[in-house]
Amino acid sequence: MLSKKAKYAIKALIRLADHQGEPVRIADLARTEQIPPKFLELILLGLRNNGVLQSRKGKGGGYLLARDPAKIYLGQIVRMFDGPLAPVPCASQTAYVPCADCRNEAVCGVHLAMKEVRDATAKVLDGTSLASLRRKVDRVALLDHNR
Amino acid sequence: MLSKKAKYAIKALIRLADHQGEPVRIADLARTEQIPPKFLELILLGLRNNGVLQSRKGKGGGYLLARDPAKIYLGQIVRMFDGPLAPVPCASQTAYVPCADCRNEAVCGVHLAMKEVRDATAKVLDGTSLASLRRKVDRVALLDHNR
DNA sequence: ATTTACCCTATCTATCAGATAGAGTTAAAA
DNA sequence: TTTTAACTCTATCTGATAGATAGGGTAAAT
Repeated sequence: MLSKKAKYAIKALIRLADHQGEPVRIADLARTEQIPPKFLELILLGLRNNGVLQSRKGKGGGYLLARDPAKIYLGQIVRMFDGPLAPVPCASQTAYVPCADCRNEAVCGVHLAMKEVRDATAKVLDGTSLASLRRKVDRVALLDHNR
Repeated sequence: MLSKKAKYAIKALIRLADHQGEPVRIADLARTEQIPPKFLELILLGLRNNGVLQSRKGKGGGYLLARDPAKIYLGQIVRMFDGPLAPVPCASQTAYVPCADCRNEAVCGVHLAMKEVRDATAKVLDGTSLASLRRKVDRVALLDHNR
């Protein structure tokens, strides 16, 4: 399950990618994306402290992307809030932890199957940037509009 | 995250697939797979009530697969204990629920990306049966032994 | 009749997701 | 220089749920 934090983070980032260069206020973001403002505050702070966003204080301030949206991948965002992508720690690439109850991991069916799930998930999320996601949405929106 | 229930269920099912036709006692299964016995009892009961296992009471009793291991897919097991595979309800095929905070799902980036994750996960889990998983494990075990 | 083993419901506990509160700090603008 | 808009940070609350345990009930084989 994707946490609300990760979900809200992605929604906010997509929106910020539409305002490149322009700071956007927490309050505005919260309103347009239907996110509890104080909760969003926490999320954006996390993104900032992880180098994904930068902020400007004071009047006229707000948040903006810290780098090119083509270089911001969903994999990083999801891991930041929800931890490793793998369904079990022993199948994680970025945060491997062996199972206490596993005699031989190499021949463990759970390990084998979940590694495949992890790889499939990582392929999608580490292969999707804010920029590519935006392009996809635009493409769908066009089709949606033409029907 | 895969719950312990789903993980234990898969481990137990793999073991049961090795004993086709022969009932296996909860206590034996619990010992060999390092699972708390009473917890495993609950899990096996669930599998039975969902038609995956059958049971025999009394002396010489135990649990056994209710059907061909080639017809038991991990997707069913995981959904049974952990709910839909999709990271968000709006991306679920088997348990679709729209998001309250979503104006237009067709052009929602989160929806789009998570649908891809769901599809990738479902492809793996609905494509893996107990029988095919066992074959894979055997293949790996052979390699592991030959090194 | 007795033993073995599954059947079922209730309950406990710790953790955590989701959310809120409020005082503090910075920087731009008046 | 004062004001004010906005981000910064820590603490806390609450309800839900995962993981696990307890214990009496029921069926079948010997």
